[in-house]
Amino acid sequence: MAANSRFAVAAHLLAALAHAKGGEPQCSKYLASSVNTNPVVVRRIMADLIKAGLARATAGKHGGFVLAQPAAHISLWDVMKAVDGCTVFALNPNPANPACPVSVKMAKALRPVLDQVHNSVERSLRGQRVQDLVARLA
Amino acid sequence: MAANSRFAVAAHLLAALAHAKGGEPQCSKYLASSVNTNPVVVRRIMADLIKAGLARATAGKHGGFVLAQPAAHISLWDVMKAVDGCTVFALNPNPANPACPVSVKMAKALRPVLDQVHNSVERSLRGQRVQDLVARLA
DNA sequence: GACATAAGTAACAATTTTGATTACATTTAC
DNA sequence: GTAAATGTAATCAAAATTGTTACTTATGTC
Repeated sequence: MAANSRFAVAAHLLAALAHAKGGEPQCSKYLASSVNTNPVVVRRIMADLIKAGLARATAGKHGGFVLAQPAAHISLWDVMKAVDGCTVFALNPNPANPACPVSVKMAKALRPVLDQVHNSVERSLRGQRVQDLVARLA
Repeated sequence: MAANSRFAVAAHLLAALAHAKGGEPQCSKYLASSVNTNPVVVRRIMADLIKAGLARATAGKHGGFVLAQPAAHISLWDVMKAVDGCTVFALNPNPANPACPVSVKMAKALRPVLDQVHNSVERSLRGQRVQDLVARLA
């Protein structure tokens, strides 16, 4: 195991924003209670979503987070890219053994595998939007 | 980030076995040098592959690991299932907040997303075999 | 049968990642 | 000016992963 929940949390946060009445800004304290974690953790993930242009923040009283795009425009692939650097699998982090012919060629041989998985995930997530998620909250 | 390299290492190991001249057993010491890790780590991953019926081990002198099936029959999805429990993404591990209507419904709303990604990855990896990997080592 | 070599596995240590928390500067509405 | 909010650095704690040692069991060779 090692499966990442950052993506699920980010999707949760955006869905919560989309679900908010009148698109009112939601503060990190409320969002943290919804995800059951600490407000700082929420702000960190929101920072990634903001960098990616999916959300906006306003500081100060009555501030908080809002979507930067309509929920129907934000695909879950956008979310994935924003928070996970889009790496599903990784190559072996250890350096290749130069004395082993299999070892030196392995990274290159595996590349197409990782790329194909990457493309699959992208195609799948591009077809799913934050809006769809919100619809299932009803 | 958090991406798992267990899958890549397992694929490496099986490809190394398939690549071995005459299908001779390969010992964990050699395999470890190819992956650049410790023999025990190799044996642990091999244990998963053996449980899944993808490889076999023989103890004793001249022992080691061999494929239990032709490389052309072993899909990378088989490998993934064997070593990673097939979880690509995970839900938020924290319990839902019962006071928050969004929180309580989120796991159910996300389920189809995770399932679809799972299916995508499965379809993609089923089409790739250990044999294909070996071919790219040439 | 003795010996050398290899897997299986438990126990433990070291390292890396992740998540949570505290603290404080900055921003903004009232 | 004050209260409430984000942004972010620093620190801490917990968990997961990886590496290592050590020992038991199995097996081929002499």
